[in-house]
Parts: sequence; C-alpha cells; structure tokens
Amino acid sequence: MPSEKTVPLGKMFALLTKWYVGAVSAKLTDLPIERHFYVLKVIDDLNGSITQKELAEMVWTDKASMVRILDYLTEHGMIERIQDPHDRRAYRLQSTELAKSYMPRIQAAFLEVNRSAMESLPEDEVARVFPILEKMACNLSKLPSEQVFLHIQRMKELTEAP
Amino acid sequence: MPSEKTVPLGKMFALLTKWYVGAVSAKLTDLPIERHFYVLKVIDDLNGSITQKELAEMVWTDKASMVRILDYLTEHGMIERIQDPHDRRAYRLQSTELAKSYMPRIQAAFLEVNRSAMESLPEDEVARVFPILEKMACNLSKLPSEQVFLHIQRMKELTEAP
DNA sequence: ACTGAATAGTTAGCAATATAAACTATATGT
DNA sequence: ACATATAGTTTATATTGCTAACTATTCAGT
Repeated sequence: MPSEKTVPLGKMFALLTKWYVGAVSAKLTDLPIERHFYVLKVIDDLNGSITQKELAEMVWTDKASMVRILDYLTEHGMIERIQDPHDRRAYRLQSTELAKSYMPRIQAAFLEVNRSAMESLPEDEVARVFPILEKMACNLSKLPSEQVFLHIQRMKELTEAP
Repeated sequence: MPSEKTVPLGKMFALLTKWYVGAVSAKLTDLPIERHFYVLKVIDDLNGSITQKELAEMVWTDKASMVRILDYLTEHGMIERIQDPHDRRAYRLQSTELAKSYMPRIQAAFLEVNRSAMESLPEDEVARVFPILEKMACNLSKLPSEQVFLHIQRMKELTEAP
C-alpha cells in the first residue's frame, strides 16, 4: 500500500522556531537576560506607550504568560511598569536605560539571524519569503483549531518589513 | 534614531507551528489520541523496522522525551514495543491494528492542512515553499546555538515530497 | 450618584515539553 | 574477562500555554 508521503510541514516549522530562537540567544549570551528579547524590543520600540494588554496582543500571548515575562524583564532591570495616570488599572511599559544600551545588540542579533536564515536563497525568493509565511499563517489561523481563537487582524503588525 | 524594523521571523515560525498542530488535532478529535500523530505516522510508515533511538533522531527529539511520547502512544493502544531479538537492549516499534485503521485519516489530516496552509498561493510558489523552508532550516541549524547540536544530514528524511 | 458589568492586571494550578543526569541492562572490542 | 559504549528508563528541574479565580478600577445605564 503505497502511502503518499506527507511533508512534515509542522515539524519543519517547529525546528525553524527552535533554531531561530537558539541562534538569537547564542548571539546575546553576555546580556543579563537570556529570553524574551523580542518582547523587550517591542516595548522599547513603543517606549512608554503600550500597556500589558496591548503588548500581549501584539506578541500573541495571553495576559497571564505576559505577566510572567514582564516579571522576568523587570527583575533583570530591563523594563519598568509605570502606572497610567488616566487609567489606574493599566500600566505603561518602559525599557530602562540599561535595556536601551543593549537594544542595538538585540536589533542586530535579529537582523543577523534573519539574514543567515535566508542566506543563499535567490534574491527574488528572499523578497517573497515573508509574504508567503504571512499568507500561510493567515490560512492556518483561520482553520478550525482546538485552541486558536485569536484575531488575525493583528498580523500586519508582525509583518512590517524594513 | 530610526531603528530598522526587524521582521519577527521567529515569532512567525512559532505561530505557524502552533496553528499547524492545532489544525491537525482539530481534524482528529474523535481519535483515541490527541497528540503525537506525526510520530505515530513515522512508526507506521517504517512498521517494525525502527528503534526508539532511530525514531528520536528522525523526529529531532531527545530519547527521554521519546520515551514519554511512546508511553503515551502505547497506553492508548496505538503502538507496541517489540524487543529486538538480535539486540535485547533495543525495541522495534510497531503500530497496532487500531492505529493502522486510523492512518488514512491521519494521513489525510496532514495533507489537508498542508493544502490549506498553501491555499491561494500562486502555483509556482507552492512548489518553492518547502525547498525554501528546508534551506532556511538548514541555514539556521548551522548557526551557533545554545542547544542545537544535531546532525543536519537527517534533514532529507523530513523533506521527501510526494 | 448608584449599581452592575466590563476591563487591566495578578495569582495559582495544571499539563505538556525540553533538557540533563544518573541509572539498568545488554552488547562490543580487546 | 573486562572496560567501554549503547538502548532505553527514570528522576528532577525549568519553561510554557492555558484556565480560573481574584483585586482594583472604570464605564454605562438608570
């Protein structure tokens, strides 16, 4: 019974995730933190103008996990929670001077790993990679799923290219 | 200071992984298992001729995690560990009749999700998606990483298209 | 203004996963 | 036969995703 070979697309995505994150971390081992660089970058980019809830939506995690991540970043002196004077339930997130001093390194790490990932791909394919991935993510997020109910309109914020 | 916008490629991979796996599971909610369909498929494809160690390499996990996955599949009646008569340390893995009865469904689920993921991509891009992802995985796996030391030559086994 | 509903954030608990180290049993090479 | 390597298991630890309950605050309708 010749079974049609299935491309293990899911496993491929999982490996890409693991190796991407591993490669970024490896470039930043001398920093005081070893995780959540991307969350820190978003906070720094939008310095002072983002709340925990907005951040959680932007990086596609739930608010409970977000609390843990922000506790981690706070404990390591990378961010501060500033209470919003107009809504005392909310906190505006700011990166510290320490964090700012590392941002060029962090920014560079992401760019370098992105470039390495696409190394030796033909020029025209490099340009298409992200739109293709975005389209696939959009397609998959619309399928019935056990757990996925997030709002897809946020996707564009993840996809702004340089 | 105009910071160059970084494409969050790692986050995109993570979302793709989550949604892919979620979509596959959603198609198979009536089966006795709710995880590890891909591992089961590999076992079934190579029925009786693969050991735990070989399987762990093929699906890129460590042997301790593999034990847990195989315990799960065994407890749910999907596989059996058959002691290798030529090497009594090793076990050859077999899918049960029950598992075999589900394999067409599982196979179909993977294919359908693959097709959905690539839906509305131009024909020529569909053909390129997997080679591109493969190239990126290959690139990333060669970068220095905190944890990744696996052997890349296994990659081809993950990538055989129909 | 008062009250009930909604919201931002926190806390705690559970399940799954990845990793490492120590361990058992068996095989291999000299 | 003995030292070493290997297949698989067990144990422990850390992180993550998700859920539910909780506090404090704001908002909307009366």
